[in-house]
Amino acid sequence: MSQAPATSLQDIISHAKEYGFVFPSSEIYDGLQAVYDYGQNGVELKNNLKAVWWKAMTQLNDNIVGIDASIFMHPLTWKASGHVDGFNDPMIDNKDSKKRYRADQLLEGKAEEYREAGQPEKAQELLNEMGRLLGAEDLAGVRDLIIAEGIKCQVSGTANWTDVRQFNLMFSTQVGSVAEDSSQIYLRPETAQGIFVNFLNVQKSGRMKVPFGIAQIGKAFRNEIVARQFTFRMREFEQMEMQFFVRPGSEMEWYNTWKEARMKFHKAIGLPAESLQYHDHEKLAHYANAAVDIEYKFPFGFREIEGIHSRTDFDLRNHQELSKKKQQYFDSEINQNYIPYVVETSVGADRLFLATFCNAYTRETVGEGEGQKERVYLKLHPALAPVKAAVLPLVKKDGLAEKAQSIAQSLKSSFRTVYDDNAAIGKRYTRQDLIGTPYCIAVDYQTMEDDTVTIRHRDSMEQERVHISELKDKIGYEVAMERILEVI
RNA sequence: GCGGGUGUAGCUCAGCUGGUAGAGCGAUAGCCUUCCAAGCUAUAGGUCGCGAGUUCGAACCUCGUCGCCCGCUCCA
Repeated sequence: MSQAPATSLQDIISHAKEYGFVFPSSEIYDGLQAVYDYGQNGVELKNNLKAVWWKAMTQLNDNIVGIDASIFMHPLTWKASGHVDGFNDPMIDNKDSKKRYRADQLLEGKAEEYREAGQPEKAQELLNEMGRLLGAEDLAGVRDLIIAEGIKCQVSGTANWTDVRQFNLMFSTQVGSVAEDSSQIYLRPETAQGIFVNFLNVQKSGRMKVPFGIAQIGKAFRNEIVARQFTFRMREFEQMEMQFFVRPGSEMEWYNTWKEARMKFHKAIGLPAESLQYHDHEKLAHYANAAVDIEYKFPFGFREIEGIHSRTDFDLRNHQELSKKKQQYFDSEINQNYIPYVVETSVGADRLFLATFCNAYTRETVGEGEGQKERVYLKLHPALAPVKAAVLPLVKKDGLAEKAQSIAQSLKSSFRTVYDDNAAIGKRYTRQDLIGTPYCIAVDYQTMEDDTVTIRHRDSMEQERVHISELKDKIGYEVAMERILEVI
């Protein structure tokens, strides 16, 4: 057995499409950029990943509960979170160098020059004018101002600028069926805010005591400037987030605890240690005082699959300010009221799916000499595989098919089982390998005599003979979610 | 958004200096078969990404457009 050439992202994309895991969205209309659909096998794998995450959070931890908040939220939510102001950037391109700049940063740079040149009044005047134009959303005015100030591109040295365009990372839509009565709202760019606005509801109705966590799985939407690398960066994506509310001052302790715990999770679902790494953030987001990514080694390099952030009390404090509703918790242990600090774990469901899929994709050269050939299979953890077992009659005749069908029927209520009698058995084994089915049950002539079958293991291709009555327990044990949860 | 590359069957690709489409694999049905994509027979599947233009004639040339890939820009 030797290792075949390195897997490219193209191999992954082709395999995902061919075997029903991921399809380009609206493909018959040439697709829609950065949007993908999960197919019949992909949805099973993704659901399994979501289920194991959900259980790892809400079942393994007494102090973590889940919610499912809406995608639509009150517009002030995004004011409080900083998304409205912080991610509404005016961009401008230089036509000669093709470099893109943030228009506000160009003007701020110019103001800085004035200040250094001993003209602070002029600097302030410029900043005021910029603020006025941006506030009025007068983008043409911003461009005029840049040209009037003689600002040039550092690369090309020219002032050959495009129009100023607004890049809002949030998608907006209208609520209200009648246009004149409608108001603009956003599709949430992160699920976290649904948790923050429900902090007190959950705390009070669940009699939760700090420290405690709220978990949520849900879709989020971002109008990314560029979207690439398959399902790694999509405009519509799914997050699995848990916000952990802690006593101020204890956040770093919890931050480190979750940093460890989350890495353990990724290893438990089968991602190898050598393909995972931490990446500490140098530049912290506006709300965080510590941040680390867990990165997975994709075919295109180490990239973030999960972020762990110490968010301080930024979000709750801002919600308290805008909503005028106290977001405080009374800690009876220390007899104090405070706004809890938050440690966030946020993993992309689609990224975890892609990491799992890339990791499972295995190409091996098997056999010797003339019999040598390439074998492709998905080495998925049995608990994650879309199909747990396939029941295959060796041949279709002599009652083997009927026998196999009744075995498949008897297993269906325990785990996802398929029956296949099409073509030669070798081909059927391969078909199951390609979608990662861990166990194939073959019904042969001996089965007709003594009710035993063979279980063929996907990774080793080895077979063992067991009695039909043992199948449910034996395979059921291996494919149970518990096999992952117990090692987290 | 810019630059470069690219688009032919489900997948991988061929298709000459323009003459109205092919292969392998896969799929489906049947035959055959006592265990790893076996064999045989048959079948289905493509307005060559889309739209214009040039031409007697365009998968091929020109322009536009859309998607994808690589790089840059952005990324809470």
